[in-house]
Amino acid sequence: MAHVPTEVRRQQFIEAAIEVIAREGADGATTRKIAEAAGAPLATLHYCFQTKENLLWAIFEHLHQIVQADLEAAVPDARPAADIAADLLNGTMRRAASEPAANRAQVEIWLWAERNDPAMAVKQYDTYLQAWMGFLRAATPPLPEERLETVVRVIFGLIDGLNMQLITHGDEEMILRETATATAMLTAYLGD
Amino acid sequence: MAHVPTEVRRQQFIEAAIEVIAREGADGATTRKIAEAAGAPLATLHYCFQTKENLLWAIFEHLHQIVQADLEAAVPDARPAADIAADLLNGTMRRAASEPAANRAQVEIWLWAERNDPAMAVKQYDTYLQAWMGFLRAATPPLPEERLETVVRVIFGLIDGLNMQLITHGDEEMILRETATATAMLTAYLGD
Amino acid sequence: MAHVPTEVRRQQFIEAAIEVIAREGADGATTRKIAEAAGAPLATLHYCFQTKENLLWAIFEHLHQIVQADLEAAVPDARPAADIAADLLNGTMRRAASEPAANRAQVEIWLWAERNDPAMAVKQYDTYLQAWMGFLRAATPPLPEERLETVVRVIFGLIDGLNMQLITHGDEEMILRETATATAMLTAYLGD
Amino acid sequence: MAHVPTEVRRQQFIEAAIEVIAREGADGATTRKIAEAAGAPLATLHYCFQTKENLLWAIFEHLHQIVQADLEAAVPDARPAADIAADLLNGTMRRAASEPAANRAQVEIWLWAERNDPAMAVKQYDTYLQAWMGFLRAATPPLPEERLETVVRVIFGLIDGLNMQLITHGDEEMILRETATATAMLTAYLGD
DNA sequence: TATGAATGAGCCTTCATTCAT
DNA sequence: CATGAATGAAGGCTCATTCAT
Repeated sequence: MAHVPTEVRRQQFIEAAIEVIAREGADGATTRKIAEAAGAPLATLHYCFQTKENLLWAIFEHLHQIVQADLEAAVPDARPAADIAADLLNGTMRRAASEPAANRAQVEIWLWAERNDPAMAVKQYDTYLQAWMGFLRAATPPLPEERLETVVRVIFGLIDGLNMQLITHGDEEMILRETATATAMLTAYLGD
Repeated sequence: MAHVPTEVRRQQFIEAAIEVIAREGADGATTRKIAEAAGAPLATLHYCFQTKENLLWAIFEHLHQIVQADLEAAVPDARPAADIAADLLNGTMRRAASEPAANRAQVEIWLWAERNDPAMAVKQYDTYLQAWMGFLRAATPPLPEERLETVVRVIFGLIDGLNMQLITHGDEEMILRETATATAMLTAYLGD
Repeated sequence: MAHVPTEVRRQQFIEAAIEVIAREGADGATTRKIAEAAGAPLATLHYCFQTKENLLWAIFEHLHQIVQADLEAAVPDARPAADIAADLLNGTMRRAASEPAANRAQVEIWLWAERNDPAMAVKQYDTYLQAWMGFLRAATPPLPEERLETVVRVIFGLIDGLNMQLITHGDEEMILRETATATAMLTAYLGD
Repeated sequence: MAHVPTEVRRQQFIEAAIEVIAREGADGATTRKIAEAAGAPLATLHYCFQTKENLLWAIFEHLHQIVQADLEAAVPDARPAADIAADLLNGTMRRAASEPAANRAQVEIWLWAERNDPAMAVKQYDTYLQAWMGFLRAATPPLPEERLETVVRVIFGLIDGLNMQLITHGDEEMILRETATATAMLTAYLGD
């Protein structure tokens, strides 16, 4: 079979795994199903990741990096906090709505991670938290530092909650409508 | 063994299963582990529920009924929408924070149900939706009918999101603080 | 399938396993082969022993008990040490020669045990040692206490060595001839 | 990588394999573990030996040659049979005690060989047998020809048995003490 | 020649479920 | 009714070996 660098193979497996996990959950996603979805023999999957656990953490990391990359592309600038928050919320939800499999897998993996290594889950959560707090800190007029964390946490809550609904209904249009409502709420709260 | 009515047995299994599911997820909760947690022979579990799927749906139903009972106890009355919403949100989150296992199992079962019979999940979701819309409809001054659904959906989103954070951090105090922030947001949005 | 108490099933598996191990070694004796030799489904083997390791230790124990039972049946009495030693050596080798599978499995299991839990192997070895020392202690005229252990150890060495040859040649007649030579040697050494 | 002549490579693998086999048995010694112990890529092992079986036979041969070389260095001379036998026994056990890994691997490989090609095992056994019989034939006064074989076989038994104890206890001092006892036994038997 | 990449076969184990008493 | 015993199906993983470069 075509000789492919292991790193590339790994990406193929990760992609395939995300689809399977979205469909069957983290536990239901057997290595055999994932290998089949990737069009590769089972043994190749284990050649690349050794264990299923490794693969799942790699996916965890992968999904993390996608978000991370997006955030790094954004440039924090001096606007009202409400606008910044609205942008972040809308951007995130639009992406989620456009990639339902990744979105669903994200939640499944999250729960799996939380079950298998809670500390790791918290650590990653905090990475996001710090990043978003950084964005809001650039707001003009500035938000009082002591409110920053709670505000971000509630925005995260909003995102997670909207995600759960997206998972349940899979209705892109509806979710965007609710995102708008959530945005209005945020604006009402943060802004004048 | 002391004769125990089947219905009681079932409740014991359900209770035990909730704990195991909170710890191991819906797929990771094997019938053996559940039976052991219930202090009953494995065969008895199948004698009561026939299949694992039946048991899981029974739990789904059970958790549903708890919330349902709570709602039915409440009396919709003529107060500002913001107050009603705040009460519902706070009550729900307080209960969630006080029963972490049930809360966690709820999410796991939800995802499981969504995977195995999406229509059923949607149907139950809509039951909640209608109930909460009913509460808000009693508000004075009334909320325009066409905003009702979206508002409730966003509140649900808030709840789900806060729940996810409760699962991740398990920090009761923090979650109540964020619930307060979310409440403030709701109030700001629904008007003073 | 016929309902059989687990303890009986276990014995059947042990018996079957001994044959397979004699043929294929402890590592080469797969649970599938053993189950097949026992005429039982693979899952039943694991129902009875959980793990292959458990099964192997059970065999270890089983073979130990056979010898142990034999020894307990024997009655130490006041004869010359040379006679006692000769009897023990001959009895052991005769049994070994008459049950080649058990004999071979014994060696394989021994090496396996030694690899997986050396302390356990040593402990069992010492049980034998003490038992045989007890027999020789009854000799008349008595052997000096300080020679007892070494003599028994060398007899054990003789047995192990003859066993290895039995394994290699599988020639019962020859081994009995050599056992006679070994006996003569023992007699020459322990006294006239 | 520095170019290394294939013959040297092979020796490195053999050496590494002996260590791994001593630790894990012949079946437990996977080609991966051996390659790792040799500090070489897995594929290189198969490049040198094609199959694991080839490697094991090469080890079998290697261990054989070490003993063979030792024997050839010795010069049979006209001494009492008891002295010659004592020298052979002591020399062999001293070497065994000083190289526990090789000694242990020897036994493992022997059983493996015996399982995979009994005829080959017997053939090698007979090589040793003839060599040692040759030594004893030089004794003065001569041992009757018809006793030669059995005597050597019993000495071999003694060696194998002491080896097994060396494997179990790994106690060099004790084994040399028992070797002395065995020697005394031989001497008593072969006569002064 | 040397070696990362790839893999079919098979291993131990576990699962939900059913059977037999 | 209740439950030890039993099991087909499947799961994660490893192994010796081969391929492709």
